[in-house]
Amino acid sequence: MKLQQLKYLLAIVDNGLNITAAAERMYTSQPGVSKQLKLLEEELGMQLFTRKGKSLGDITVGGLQVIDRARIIMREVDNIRSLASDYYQEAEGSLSIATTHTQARYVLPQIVTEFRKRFPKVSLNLHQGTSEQIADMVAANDIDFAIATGSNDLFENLLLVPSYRWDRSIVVPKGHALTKLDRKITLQDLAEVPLVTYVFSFGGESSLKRAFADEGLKPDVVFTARDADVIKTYVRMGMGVGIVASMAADCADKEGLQVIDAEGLFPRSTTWIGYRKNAVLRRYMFEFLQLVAPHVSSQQLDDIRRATSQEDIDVLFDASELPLRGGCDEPL
Amino acid sequence: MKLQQLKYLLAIVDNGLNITAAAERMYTSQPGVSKQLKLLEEELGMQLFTRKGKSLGDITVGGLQVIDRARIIMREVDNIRSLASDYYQEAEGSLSIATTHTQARYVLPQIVTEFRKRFPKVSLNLHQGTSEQIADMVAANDIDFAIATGSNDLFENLLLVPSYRWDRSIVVPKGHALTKLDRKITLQDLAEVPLVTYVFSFGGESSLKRAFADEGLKPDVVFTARDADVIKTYVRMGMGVGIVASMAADCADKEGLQVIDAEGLFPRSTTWIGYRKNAVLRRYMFEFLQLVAPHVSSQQLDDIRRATSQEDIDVLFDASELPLRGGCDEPL
DNA sequence: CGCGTTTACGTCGTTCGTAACGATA
DNA sequence: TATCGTTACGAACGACGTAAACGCG
Repeated sequence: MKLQQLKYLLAIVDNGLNITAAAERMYTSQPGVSKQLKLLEEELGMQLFTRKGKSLGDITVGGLQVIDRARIIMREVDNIRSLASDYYQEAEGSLSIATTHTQARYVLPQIVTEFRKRFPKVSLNLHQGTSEQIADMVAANDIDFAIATGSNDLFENLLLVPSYRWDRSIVVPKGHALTKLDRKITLQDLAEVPLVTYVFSFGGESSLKRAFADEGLKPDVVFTARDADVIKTYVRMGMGVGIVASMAADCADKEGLQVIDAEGLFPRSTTWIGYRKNAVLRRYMFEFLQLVAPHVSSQQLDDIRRATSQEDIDVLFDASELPLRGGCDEPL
Repeated sequence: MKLQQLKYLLAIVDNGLNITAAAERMYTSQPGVSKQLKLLEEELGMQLFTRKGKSLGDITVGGLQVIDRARIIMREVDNIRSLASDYYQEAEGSLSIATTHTQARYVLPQIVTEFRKRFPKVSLNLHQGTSEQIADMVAANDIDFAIATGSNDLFENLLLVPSYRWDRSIVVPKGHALTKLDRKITLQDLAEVPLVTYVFSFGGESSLKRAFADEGLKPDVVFTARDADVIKTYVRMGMGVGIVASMAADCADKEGLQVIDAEGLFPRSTTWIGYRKNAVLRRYMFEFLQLVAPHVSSQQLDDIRRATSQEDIDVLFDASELPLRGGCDEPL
């Protein structure tokens, strides 16, 4: 058994059981991959795939188990490489982050700036998507960190470090009637106007709907979008009243909009940063994590380093002590 | 990075950082091992060992981490081989068991007989020792199953399946005064005679001392031995009253000894069978496990197969439902 | 006939073992 | 000088790529 055989095996699986595609992905010849697969099957004395004529048909039952093990092995090989790189090239490497628009646009810029100052030689890759897409990217294995809000159940193969909490804010065109209230705004007020807000993804934003439902109200959501910039644009056009993350809202006054504080109206959201279980993080990755979650003490960072299950991490943090993010472009 | 390099690396570590010894163990030449180590260090760009002149001095900090990962990798490689063997040679292989004298002498014979009937081509290796020695053997990695009583904390890297419970019995020469009591024997009775019993190992047998202490009594232990046969021999010589596992005691009448039931006098002991976490068990191994722990249903066996932590197993069994072993050579 | 896999074969790089050398206590 | 690790070198092996054959739709 050779590491390369296992690598080829996984490449075949990850390319839809197409040996040709796998070979291309591995920058090698197709017969080579074919042969190594054959040798592996011969050595193990078992079929890993069923054959349809000459093509691969399906993964066999035993094949599935072998593939699982092979993944563990290749993961640990990567880990060894990571470890080693940390010793001779502390400050070089790459960092891939998958996150949502709100984080990418309103939170990460300052963090990335600071990070680049410290690690100018680390190349950064930012991948943007919905929670579901982020989960897919994580599964596809080339992501170091995922940063998202809620929807914890989509990310069971990650360890999630809670990073900060945020409230929603209400955004209206300048001079809107809601800005003239002489009292704090209520859900009832909001239920009476057309709303513009985020699309409802699985885990996360339905908390907004529930907040209304809990008071027996039905919001009139006339438009949803995936990103705050789009929402604000439509609010500016007079399509309705916007509800967005506070981080995104506080820049609004520069754009002909006015922000109304909505603290307390909706449940607070918690944004976390997650990384794959069993992954060895490079030193610069830990520093990045600490930039995203600055409340983490060095002691806690050590504990995180040793954590193997979500519980290990959960006991370290008290939700009420997480920093609260508001303001756009405003450093914590 | 090659699997063989990792294998050599572990061999070097497991042979006291002696490359020559490692090479012998791997049935290869010494320069080959030396060279592969060098290549590995070069590829990783880090020293795995410090050098004292030309000899290896110590493992470096980074080396330790690499070694840990390498162990995981080699373990999974073994697992893949195990899986594969199960597919084409279901009933061939080997099975190494580490256990104590009592199990080896009084419990395993019937189990092994039955097992050999079903798997005549599986070669069996029985390793005998104290709990501590068994723990060492498990750590040294060539053991499939450990079977022992108590001392769970010595075996944190194993998953333990509780198998059966047993009481202690009192063994005396035929006609001894204690056999003439017209009431049930008490700890008080035993505190007044010289006792012969097992050596007190860490976890296990001190429960005997505590049973006396709980009633404010101090037993007069005049002789201890590690195995019941020795104890019975000395009892036969009149050295004192024996306290042994019931499994060992019930054969005693064939040997000029008499057995007194001691149920309730001492706390019940639970014997478990354990295997390494993350190890893939061959089919015949599961059957062996089921012979040792016959109360395990096929449903529970499936759950055990999927278990990754001790808790997963603990929830499956209620201590009070475990079979109770008495009698020597008596099938369950 | 196109797509994808396997077979065949020549080339090249790697590993292995033997032998010689170097360093340490 | 005995022990242990490294260097050197030739032989054997194994992986790779090209070219060609094979099977299926």
